[in-house]
Amino acid sequence: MTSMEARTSGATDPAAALEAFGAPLSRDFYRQDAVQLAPMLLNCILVHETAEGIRAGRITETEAYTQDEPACHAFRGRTLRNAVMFGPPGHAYIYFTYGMHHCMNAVSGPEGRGEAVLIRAVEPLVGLEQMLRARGLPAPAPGAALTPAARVRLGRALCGGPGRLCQAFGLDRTLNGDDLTRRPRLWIAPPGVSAGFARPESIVASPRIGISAGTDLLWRFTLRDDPYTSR
DNA sequence: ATCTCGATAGTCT
DNA sequence: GACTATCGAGATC
Repeated sequence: MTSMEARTSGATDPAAALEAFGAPLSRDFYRQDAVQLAPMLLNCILVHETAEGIRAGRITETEAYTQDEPACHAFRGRTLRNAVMFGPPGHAYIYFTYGMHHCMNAVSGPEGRGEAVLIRAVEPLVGLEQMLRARGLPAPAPGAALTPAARVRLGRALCGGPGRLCQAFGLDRTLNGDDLTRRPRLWIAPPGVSAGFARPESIVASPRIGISAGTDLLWRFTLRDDPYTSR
């Protein structure tokens, strides 16, 4: 199986899926500022390894949050909830909100600074069956050919939004603080060879979603012409 | 396509 | 007691 096949077939064979991905991104990679890191994470691969199997997706939408501005949980200083944001970079900051949803961030910047990158959407690549079950969505009719448009609709229904992708990937507070630079369980691989890191001309910057302050900052990052966004 | 609204519980004032 | 880095359903255009 080629790396492309492993990434697009939705195969649940863990060994084949993992072989397709590079080693986890390094601690140094995460140490850069959130606003620089956020676009660098586009096209990278979010991976969750559990006993049930592998779930993976290509990151398509991110947002930067830093302690300098009030939309960030770290703005008012360190608390029990936001503590991992102030810890070393390269860890997962996963919090619970609206009484029913989780959001997943990658902690960035030097230790002691409260900042992180919110992962808002991915294109699901591996473990689609598990994701469907986790999201409580019906599986597409067996044997039905999945048109490109239908594939995108499915991908967005599964992982188009921070709450959706956490539910699809099975991410909750028990994974808060998990080291993203080590396997298992939750980690991020560099982009696949065909995609590569997003080139500057393909990156779109826009205001962050769902906040009331800091809407003047263009700290939401998506890929030009990529349909796998949250809205 | 775009809108409004309600759900629901943890966090902080 | 107010607010929330959201989502889905239902109404309306």
